[in-house]
Amino acid sequence: MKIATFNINGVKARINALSDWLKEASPDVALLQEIKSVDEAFPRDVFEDLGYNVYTHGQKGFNGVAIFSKLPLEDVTHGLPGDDSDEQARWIEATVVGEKAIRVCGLYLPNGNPVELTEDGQPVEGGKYAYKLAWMERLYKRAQELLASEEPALMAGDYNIIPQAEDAAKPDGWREDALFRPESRAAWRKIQNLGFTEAFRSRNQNPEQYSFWDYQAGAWNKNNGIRIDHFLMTPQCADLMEDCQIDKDIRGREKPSDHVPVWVKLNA
DNA sequence: ATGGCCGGTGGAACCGGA
Repeated sequence: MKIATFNINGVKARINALSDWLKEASPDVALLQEIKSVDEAFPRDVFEDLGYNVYTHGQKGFNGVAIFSKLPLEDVTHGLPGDDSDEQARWIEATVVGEKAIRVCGLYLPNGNPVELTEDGQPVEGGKYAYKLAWMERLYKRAQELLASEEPALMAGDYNIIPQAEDAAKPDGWREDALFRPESRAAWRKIQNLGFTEAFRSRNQNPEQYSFWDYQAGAWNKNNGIRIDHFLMTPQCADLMEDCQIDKDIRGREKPSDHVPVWVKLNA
């Protein structure tokens, strides 16, 4: 079973690029972020015609996540538990039924910029950085539940987290950014250290492995990238992993997203 | 080049992204 994550940066603008990649890469499951579409306007027919069951959790203008699956899905839910007042569409999950059943969670973790801190270094309440860290605390709780289930499960998507300096071409430029600040990385490690396997780095320790290149300042041509799209897997899921790759070439195509797909292959 | 964007909204500039 091949499961991919891809921040598409707007489904309307990405119909051709997304369709071409789906045909070539042929993932069984695609977890998509930043669909930037309400559910009613999502061009589901295009992707159903490619053989996918389509589930969306959309929002007007921004955010929005989706699951495409060639295999049947069960128990599809959306919205990250822990804050009923949160109306941002950033979380969707489902059970994929292949040879084995896998619980897959697709997420679009808040960016968190601008970073606003009080004089004693606490995130300003109501600010975007506070929202990011609070969202990660909710993610921590959901992650604990997934582990407790002792089932194969994964959480994949745009985490907006640069885990280590080697995951950025120019780490010094990111020190004060919400993607790389100590509080963000600590929250990421706290989740991973519950017992999750980060799929990509468990198999590939090479430098210059990125999943995002800014549209600005020729970042792609200079390979000035960052790695912020990740898979975290429960032990039962990690045991099934056969491969994990970044589809870097997609960034050089016509009218690309600023992110590229990352995928895992599971024995499932 | 000491430079450099893109998508959505709404129907012009502005917001959000990372």
